[in-house]
Amino acid sequence: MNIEIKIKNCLKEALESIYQLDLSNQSITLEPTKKEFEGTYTFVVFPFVKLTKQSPDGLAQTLGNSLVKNVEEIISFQVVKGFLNLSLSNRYFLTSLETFRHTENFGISTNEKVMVEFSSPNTNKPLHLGHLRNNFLGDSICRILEAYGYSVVRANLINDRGIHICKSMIAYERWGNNETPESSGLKGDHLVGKYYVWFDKEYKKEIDQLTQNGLSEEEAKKEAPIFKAAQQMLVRWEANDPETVQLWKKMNTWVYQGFNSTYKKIGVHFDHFYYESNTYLLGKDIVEEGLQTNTFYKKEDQSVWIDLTREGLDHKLLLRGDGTSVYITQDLGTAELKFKDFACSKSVYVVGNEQDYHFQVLQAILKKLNKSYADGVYHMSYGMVDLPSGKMKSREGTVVDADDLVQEMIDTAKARTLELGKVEDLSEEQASILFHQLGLGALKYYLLRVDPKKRMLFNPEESIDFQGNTGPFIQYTYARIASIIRKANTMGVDLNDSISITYSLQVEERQVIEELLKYPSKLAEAAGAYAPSSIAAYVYDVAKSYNRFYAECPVFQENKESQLFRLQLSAIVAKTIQRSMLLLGIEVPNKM
RNA sequence: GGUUCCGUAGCUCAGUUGGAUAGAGCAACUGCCUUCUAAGCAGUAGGUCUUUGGUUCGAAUCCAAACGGAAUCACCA
Repeated sequence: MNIEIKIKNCLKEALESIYQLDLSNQSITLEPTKKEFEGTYTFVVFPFVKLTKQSPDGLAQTLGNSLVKNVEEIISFQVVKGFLNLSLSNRYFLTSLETFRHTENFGISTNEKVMVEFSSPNTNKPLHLGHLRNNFLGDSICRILEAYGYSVVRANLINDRGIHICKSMIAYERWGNNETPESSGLKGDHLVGKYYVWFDKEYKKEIDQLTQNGLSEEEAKKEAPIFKAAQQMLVRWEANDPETVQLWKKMNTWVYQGFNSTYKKIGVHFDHFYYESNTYLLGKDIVEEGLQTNTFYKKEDQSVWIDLTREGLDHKLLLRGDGTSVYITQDLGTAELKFKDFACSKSVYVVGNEQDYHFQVLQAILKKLNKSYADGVYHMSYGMVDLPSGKMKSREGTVVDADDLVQEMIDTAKARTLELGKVEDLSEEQASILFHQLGLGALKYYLLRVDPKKRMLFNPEESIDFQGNTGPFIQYTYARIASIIRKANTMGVDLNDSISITYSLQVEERQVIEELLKYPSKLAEAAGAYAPSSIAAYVYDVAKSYNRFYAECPVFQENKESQLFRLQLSAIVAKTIQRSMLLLGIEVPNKM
């Protein structure tokens, strides 16, 4: 049985039998003991002081005595100002560690399927820093859910149609001069993005011109010739005009080549792609369904709406008067399609928090329609990545490009490694793998350690750190252990021996074990809260506690029992670091 | 204006259902490489947890109000 539950049960029993209390409805909580005090678990007695009519310290004493008597794992307790701090035995830590070492699956057993939709790029421009946060979060949450026991479908809904796509197409048609990725040497997505920016530049010029001629800014935005040309192109695209479709296909192909190379570089992959060009007409049958059950209503102009005022939301348009669909219509259709395709019990959408309202509406509508999958819809809402200058805007070119940033990180990793003179015995290929691992590790960790919900600031002037609470710090800890293990192997030490349960632990050793044993609950927490950040915080703590141990406790030494234990402990730490970093999509090197 | 989210050290961030003296990293300063990798370890300094009220044994955390910031409230996606 779980030790925490055991202690809680025992506390409850003691309180009930000694003081004749009825605590059946009350839950006992146990907390980790603060670092400055001795002990592993702390029980706060204040809530029971009134009930038992005891003094805080007296109550703590009584309970402590009872625990020591009844729970064999507890060897002693200390009472500090009404806090009952419990110390556990060496034997407990060592047997738990042995169990931990042999456990492979820390999740739950379930056959539930989860779909995670993430990335979902527009095909008119390259990925930027904001997309990286999305991709890393999505990838990490997939890994966490898989480790926890779900089977996961990674989906990418590609935004490959709409007026914004036509903007790049118009600009290319006018000024492209048949430029191709090959002829320009540009990555496909960057080439297309160049024309997207070009469009906007011309568009702005036209707006300026028109406003000087006396039009209001709003009128000018609608009347600008180049904008009208884009609109007309969208109409031609929807009418399947061969020339337009051909251009669209050509440019999309370029973009996908670019995206694929970026995905490969950042180590992200997908099981299934949805394309908006295939799904944008979906959802109309759901509208029909809603009308028939009177969940939706029709206005005089034939537009279809739903009343969500009771849900605390507003009335929402679902179908225009002319019968064409809007964003929410498509999303309703796509939700249905996803469920038909994969029958997942949960459907996670990794989408920015600017769409919070949209997803509230989506879920509310699905619930009103009594869709079985409505409750499983979860919007994993994350904050924007802001620059010191404010929000990133692709159109204005004020973005941190994903490919550039990744390359910059790899270059920094290389420079840093050379500076430290650590590549002598690496082959060129090993070195380049290492720089990639370190650069990407620093970047992923940087973006994932922050609570997803919060918006975060990225300052391009200050490079991302490689010291302190960073990916490379944790990777370094792993590499150090790998080096120790290599030495042990050459000495012929067998690390698979069972751990001695009579070994007497030093403080640093015990603290490392305490950290390790938190892994299962941290995994559960991260899976439940969709929070890679809690894994990042956890693995940092593990690395820190190990580094403290590393500084204080020499591994190779005279005392063979101690040497073997420290080697075993190191190996388990390495495995846990590797496992945890993998949950973040970060690889760990054997040397650095 | 309505709704939602946010406000913690100079900077970037932790802080689980209310608990002890509010924690890390960066930047600054001081020690520690002839023994397993110093991308490390140990330490110093840095705080009115935006403000004010309330709830209680106890509040960064819960409630209310104010101030500041962001997003959203489109027949855009």
